[in-house]
This record gives sequence, structure tokens and C-alpha cells, in this order.
Amino acid sequence: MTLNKNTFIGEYSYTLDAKGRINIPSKFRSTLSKDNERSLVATRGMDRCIWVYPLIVWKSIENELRKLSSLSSINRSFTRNTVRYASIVQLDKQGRVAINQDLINFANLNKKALIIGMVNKIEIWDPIYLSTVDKKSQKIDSSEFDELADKIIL
Amino acid sequence: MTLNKNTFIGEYSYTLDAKGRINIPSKFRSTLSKDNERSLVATRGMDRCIWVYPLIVWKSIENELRKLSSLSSINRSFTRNTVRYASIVQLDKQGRVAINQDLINFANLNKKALIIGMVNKIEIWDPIYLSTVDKKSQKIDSSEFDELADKIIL
DNA sequence: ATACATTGTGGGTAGTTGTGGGTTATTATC
DNA sequence: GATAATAACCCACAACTACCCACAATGTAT
Repeated sequence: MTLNKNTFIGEYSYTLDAKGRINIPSKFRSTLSKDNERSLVATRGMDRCIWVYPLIVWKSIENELRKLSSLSSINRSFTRNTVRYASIVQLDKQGRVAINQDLINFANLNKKALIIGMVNKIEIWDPIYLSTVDKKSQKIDSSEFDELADKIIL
Repeated sequence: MTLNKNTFIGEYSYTLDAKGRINIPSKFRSTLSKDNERSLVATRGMDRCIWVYPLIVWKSIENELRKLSSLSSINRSFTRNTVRYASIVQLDKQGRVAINQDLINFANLNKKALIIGMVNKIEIWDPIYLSTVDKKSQKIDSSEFDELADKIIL
């Protein structure tokens, strides 16, 4: 127990069942603060994965978006794209959520899915697709990684 | 007398039992500050070993990661890589922690494991593997150690 | 030297978790 | 308005995990 509330780390492998439901790891569920009322917000991620936010974290994102002026066209399309595919999902009694078909297609999900804690949000990936992304990023990112690693002492 | 809190030095040899549990040396346990609540965070190290952080040390890493914006793809993959294999482990009444299968495989652990204090974190190694790494590094390091000598005074 | 406390290692039991499927309610379609 | 499709709800169960107790070996104090 006792990481900060609404904080997610670690990787878990789960199965998407015939009804499009997927389990949220119990360790993730237990860090969700009560004021989320067993609700999460699922949307398209920036990579081909699904992003899942605790409801209250999502609300704070909404508030940030409110501040962006609609006079700028970049702001408009950014807002549109982040909000457009978002929907609230509820945890059922077994701790699962139902993912809608659009998101399943977007992330290319089949039977198996990887759930990854990303500190303030959750990512859902197709395992095969993620491993190809991993390989690419290993080649490209290493120098930038070193810079980051300098700032954050591991 | 005692060292600073959450500080680890020395090397210990322990056995990994059938349930994947391993003892944390009592000298390490006694330096853990109370606010860790008997919790540690285990994750993949940069070498083929397991890194174990006191919970509060990990939290400070986590807070650094929170500052990275997810709009940048490098930030995303950096966060994913550092957090992905991390999990909280609790000390049981006997002072052991359960290591998950992924980490055991990653570090190639069998029955025996070396636990090494690395000042702010703990490393867990397969003894045989570490000795091969040692041999390699003996050849390379001596010149690079000279560089380091400028930065740190022994 | 003896008694006592601490430490490392093993194993049993009860509760939790992940997954499947069946049944009822709700929404959409013709 | 009747029927089909979809979603919500509930139950079941195997596999796993956390928690507890046991005990030998080592270290410490009297």
C-alpha cells in the first residue's frame, strides 16, 4: 500500500473478454481516491494506445483546456482532439471497465492487452505493437534519455 | 552508531525461496526511516540486476517524472521505461519481500542472490552473472575511474 | 557456559484477484 | 410496438497472494 493517491506504476498483462471488458489491476484500483466514485475516463493516447485517467484527474485537465483561447486554431484542434474520443467508464463489481469499439480499434487490441502505470494515468497497449515501438525508441531516444537521466537521479 | 537514514552499504548473500521471497539484510532494514512504512519499490536496474528503493526515495523520483509533459514523445517513453517494471513490495514480519517473476527472470536469479548496498538504493544480483560483469569492467574502468576522481573525493 | 534474543528459511491457510458466463435491464431498429 | 442488439448486473471458481506460525542457526548478554 501507500503510494500517493491516483498514482500508477508497473505493468500488467490482462485479457480483453468477449464483451470488451478489461480488468483494472487491483493495485491501481486501490490507489484511486474515493472522490472518483469508481469512474475513469478513457480516451485516445498520443501513441496508438488508450489513456485512462481517474475522473478527478481528468477534470483538472478539462480545467486546463478551459484556459486555452479558442481564437487560436491550434488550440481549437488540440482541444477537439483530446476531448473528442473521451468517455467515462465505470468499474464493475469485479473491477473491470468496458472499452468502446472505437478505442479498441484505435489501439489495435486483440485478446491480450498490457496495462501500464504512467504515474498520473494508465496506458492500455497491444503487447505486440508495443514491443515494436520499444525497439524503435531504443535506437532513437538513447541520447535524449541520458539527458533526462542526468536531471532525474535514479 | 548508525549511518544516515535510507543508506545502504555492504554485500550480503541470501537465498530466494520457492515463493520468490528474499530477505532484506537486517542492517538495511534498520536504516529504513519510519515513513517508508515497511515498503520498498523494486524495478529493473540498468544492468541485469534488480534495483530496490525505499518508498520515499522512489516518491521523489516519481515527482520528477510528474513534471515531464506527455506532449513530448521522449518524455512519454522515458516515463514508461522507468516506471513500467516497478512495483511496491512490503516487508513481511520476517523482513522479506516477494520479488515478481518478471524481475526474477530479468536478473536471471536462481536460488542464491547477492544483495548489495548502493548508498541510496539496493541491488540484487545473480552471483555468477555479477562475477562475469566484474571481470569485464576491470579491463575497461581504470582509465574512466580517473575521470571520476575529479568529481568525487575519496 | 548458559540463557535469551535475533536472524534467515520453510511451509500452511484463508482471503483476494482474474476470468468466464448466464440473466436481466436498457437502448436501438424496423 | 415488437424484436434485436447492447449494456449492466450477478454468480462461480481456479489460481494466486498475503498473512501467520514454526524452527534452526547464529549472535549477544549475563
